[in-house]
Amino acid sequence: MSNITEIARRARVSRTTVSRVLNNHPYVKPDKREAVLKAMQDLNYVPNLNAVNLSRGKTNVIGVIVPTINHPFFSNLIEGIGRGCHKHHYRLLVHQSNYDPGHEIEFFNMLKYKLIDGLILGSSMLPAAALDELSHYGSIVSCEASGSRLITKVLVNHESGIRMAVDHLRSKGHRRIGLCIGNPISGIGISRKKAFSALLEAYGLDWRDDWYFEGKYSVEDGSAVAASIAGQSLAPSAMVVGSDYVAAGLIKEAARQGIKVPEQLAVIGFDNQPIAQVMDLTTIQQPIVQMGETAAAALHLMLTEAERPADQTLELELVVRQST
Amino acid sequence: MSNITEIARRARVSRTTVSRVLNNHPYVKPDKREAVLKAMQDLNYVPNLNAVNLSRGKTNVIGVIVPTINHPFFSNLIEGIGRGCHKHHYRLLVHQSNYDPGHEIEFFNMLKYKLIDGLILGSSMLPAAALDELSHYGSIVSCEASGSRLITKVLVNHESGIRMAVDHLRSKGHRRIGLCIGNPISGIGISRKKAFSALLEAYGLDWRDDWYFEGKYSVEDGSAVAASIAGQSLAPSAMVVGSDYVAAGLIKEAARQGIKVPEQLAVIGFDNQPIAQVMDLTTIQQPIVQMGETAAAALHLMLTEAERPADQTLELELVVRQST
DNA sequence: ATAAAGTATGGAACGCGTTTCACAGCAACC
DNA sequence: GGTTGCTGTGAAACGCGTTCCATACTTTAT
Repeated sequence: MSNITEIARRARVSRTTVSRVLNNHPYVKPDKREAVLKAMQDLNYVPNLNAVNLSRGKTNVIGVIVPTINHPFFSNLIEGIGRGCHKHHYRLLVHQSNYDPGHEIEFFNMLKYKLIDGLILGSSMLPAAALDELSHYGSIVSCEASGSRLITKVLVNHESGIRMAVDHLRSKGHRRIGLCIGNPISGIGISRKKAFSALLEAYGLDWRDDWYFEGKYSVEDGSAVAASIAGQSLAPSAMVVGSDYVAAGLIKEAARQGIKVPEQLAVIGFDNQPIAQVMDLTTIQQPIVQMGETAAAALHLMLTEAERPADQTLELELVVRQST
Repeated sequence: MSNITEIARRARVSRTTVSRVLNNHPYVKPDKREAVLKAMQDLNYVPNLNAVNLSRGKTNVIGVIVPTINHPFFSNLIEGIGRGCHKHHYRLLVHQSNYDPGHEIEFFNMLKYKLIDGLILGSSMLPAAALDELSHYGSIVSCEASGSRLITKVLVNHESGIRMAVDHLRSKGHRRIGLCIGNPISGIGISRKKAFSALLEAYGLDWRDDWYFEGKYSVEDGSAVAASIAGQSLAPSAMVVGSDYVAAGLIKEAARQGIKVPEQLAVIGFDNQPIAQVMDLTTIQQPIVQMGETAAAALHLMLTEAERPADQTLELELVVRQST
């Protein structure tokens, strides 16, 4: 495989000139430029990007950490990040952490090792202090709330989402409202729990601890929640569920148990995934793809302007269907 | 930022010895090894992986091309590939081609440029000849059928999937069976169409051209199909649908139109996604995650043993629910 | 005509770790 | 006692493009 030295020899110019042609620098006479291009053609030249990366000290690759790709929230997010990256000519290195901090740190090393120029966090288990520390090695954008003051955040307004859901249910007359979330110690989970508690208190709503469910991610998990509710002597009349999948499973199993939705149990989901549409699920639509794009754009800004853009919060939207 | 030269100076050894310590080569006396490790600690040394990559001529990164991440088939596939990669210590560069051949070729250059060691094709629009040509630049594994004889394939048996679906419907007495697929000119689409036609002929089933739909990917697309069927004077009594999402949309809209499923219209989907579960959809389960893992393992073999593993075909499974 | 400014090009250093080769020291083997 | 073979270490070349600096030739300005 040929390299610039060979090209230079063949075109009877210096390696510097070849490099200039390669990078479209001015100050190369047309005839020499021609000669270089011809030599590259003849020798079927392909530049070695590793050498370029080493030389330039950057790679045009940005990394993404998500717990799992195979969850609509994160695949939507990556879709958006991917679009944003492509627009700004970055490539995308994706890492599944499985919610394992060890895996996360392993990937953070890519930043230290200069294999990626920047990093977008889909969801992280690392404490704020660790993120602050790691942010010294490169630009980081987080898509979830985090105590870290050093990294830029692009978030959906979880408080507002929970408020929309609860307000909607209250407007329908509900006072016994349960909550079901995914990972309780991720940024999203923490935000949602906190927002929900605050509303419970502010509105003086009823509450029982067995109206709270956590670690629920899948349709099956939703079924389990329904089964549990069905067995309660005093059951909630409405559930706020952090994922459409879980909400769908909940509705499905509720139907099987003879619980009428929405008459006996109102259900509101999050994300407005396709599954919400077919299940006639009222849901809080989150602009996830847009969040990904925004995050990529923010990171691009940090990498090029070396300035830290302000945190951004994207707004949600209530989509009312038949489940409430 | 420190480099091995500084480490070497500080530990009073040669750069070679530092490299040996770094790579756990034998033949380094314990005291020197200690000294090097201490120097690395003191100077907060982080190796520059770009230099390593350049030097070694490989990157331990493998690329994946998919049309879009945000589709359950592909996010499942990437999930599996991600797991397989992690197991073998590869990192994963993901590229969304949007079914645009130009985008694909752009990414193939990563292989030429030596930025990735190998490539997994989720779905490609490139003709077999182009793939053959590109396969000279590095190892490629495809997850869909392709005319290319040079690249390794890890597939699900689409013929068998279509046959399962049709046989199941025939056993329920259906003779007017329609087909609905996604991209008709991708490998998957072609395989499915061909398999379906062959069965139509073999079984002597009825056929009308307006029982065939292509380019259907989403729940909305499924609704459109249902609407179209509702308007037909002679409608199919059963539909084989290449995606659970589309099938779910179809069922939903059919219900709205007063078409009874499965009595008036039986529907069978593909993938056994969560949405199939909540919609009580009979479906052909595809081992997509496993396919991803298998593809990653195959690529690993090609990269380490330099041998081309045999093509692999994974088997499908019929999951019977209420829609047939 | 001469200084100033721009155009054009090459040499050499740089970024940084890996690997080949040569060689020294030392133990085992016949 | 001499050969064989392993252990341990370093110098130097290598992989490859970018960039700083110096130099030389043209123009343009004065």
